[in-house]
Amino acid sequence: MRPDPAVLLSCLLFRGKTAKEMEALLQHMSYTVHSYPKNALILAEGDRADRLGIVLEGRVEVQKSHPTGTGVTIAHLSGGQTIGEAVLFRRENVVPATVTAASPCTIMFISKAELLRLFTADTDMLTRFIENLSERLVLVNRKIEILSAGSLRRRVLGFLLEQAAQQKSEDITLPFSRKEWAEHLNTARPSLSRELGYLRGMGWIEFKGTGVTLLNRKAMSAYMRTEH
Amino acid sequence: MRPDPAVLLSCLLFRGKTAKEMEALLQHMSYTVHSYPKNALILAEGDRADRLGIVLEGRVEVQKSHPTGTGVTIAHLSGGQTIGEAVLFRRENVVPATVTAASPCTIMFISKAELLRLFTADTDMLTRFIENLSERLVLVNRKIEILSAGSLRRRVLGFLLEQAAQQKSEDITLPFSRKEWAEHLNTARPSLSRELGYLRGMGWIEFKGTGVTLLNRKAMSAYMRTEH
DNA sequence: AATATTTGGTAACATCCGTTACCGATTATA
DNA sequence: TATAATCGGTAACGGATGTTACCAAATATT
Repeated sequence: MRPDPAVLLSCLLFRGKTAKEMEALLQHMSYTVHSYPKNALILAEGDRADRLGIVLEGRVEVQKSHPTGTGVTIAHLSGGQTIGEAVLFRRENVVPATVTAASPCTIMFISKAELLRLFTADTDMLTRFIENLSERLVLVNRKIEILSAGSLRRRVLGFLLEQAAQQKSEDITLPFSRKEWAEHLNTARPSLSRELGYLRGMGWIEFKGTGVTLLNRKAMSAYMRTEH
Repeated sequence: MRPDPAVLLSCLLFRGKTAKEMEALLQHMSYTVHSYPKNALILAEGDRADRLGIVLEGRVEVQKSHPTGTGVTIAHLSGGQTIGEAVLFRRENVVPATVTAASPCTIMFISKAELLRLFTADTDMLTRFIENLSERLVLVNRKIEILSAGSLRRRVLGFLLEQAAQQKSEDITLPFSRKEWAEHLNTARPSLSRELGYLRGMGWIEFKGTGVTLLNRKAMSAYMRTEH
């Protein structure tokens, strides 16, 4: 089965390539493509990771199994996103999470050896790959910052300000539901609701559904600058 | 000034090389070496990161400046450790922290372009570099796990069990002081002390200074498996 | 459309834990 | 050695937040 070049071009690894270059590349690299029905297990926690996955079609779910039995969803991946790039080059290259098909999907696999070959032949791809890892690193570092920001109020404000900066607007559309948001901030949903209510009472924000409007960014930043 | 090959061999980038290979490599790569007096500023937050630093001598301190003025030390680096490897390949390659000389020190710099050249010439080095990034990534992911473990008790237990597994012993030697430990767990020092006292009262642990002994790993693991 | 399910806001309650203060022990500095 | 500074344990207090329960609104399912 042949992967769709258009999807691959949206993959960070191949960013910057022309459709033509991508076609040519596909001819000269070795890979496999695999289809999965909905809910199929793609990678199990503990599996050895020796190849990179690229989602071609469908949606993929990454879950971290919790000792208590309830799994926590870490990420949803769709077309162009990669699987296992963070563990591929580790010495102890064991998959730390379970990957399943959230919908019927097809995935392209490239072996580690082939990747290395591609990297030495194409410095751009190498740069893209490292770039991707670095980006991920700052992302999780940011998450750590949020988690260690202190009180729930600081965590919420920090997150909102970050989103505003990212979306370059005072009108933010959140990427998740209240429940997921609470999880992201490592708090309980009612606690988050209470906090949002408080912030609305202060006249700092307005919100409805997944939309939040920052009414007083100055005050919010000032609060973040206070010691506690 | 010539760097000491012995120190470089302890650097992850060059791991696995013989002294002879290292010597030869030094002859054929371009780099600069710079000395700093104690407390000198090596990199300022916001600087552009376009080269990799390797600590040759002395100790280096990495601090994250907090809006309130007080800086938080993120890491101490010494011989063989690298500076800036995580941001070097980012699109927005701006140094996110301040790097200063904790003692008089000398640092070797390799430009990004030269690094790329080395990578294509030497796949081992490339693998080492990516390996390093990946390792860092799982490290911070582990930190996130600890931070989001829930109650302080769960965070402390989780950390202790992890350390025990890592040190393969019930007698753990902690890598930091109480103050630093509390910071790592994102809590206040008295809170940590209180919790340790409680765990001792339960007969689960014993501790003195930086040493902790797990007396009842089974109970501790069982507690971690409970829902709350 | 009718029903079931999920989502989100709210309130009451209990408790975890951050804060402050104090003191002895340990370690740096004179 | 004497003094200062830091580290670490403990206790009291209060506020922040997790927990539970309930209800209305939105959404999915039949």
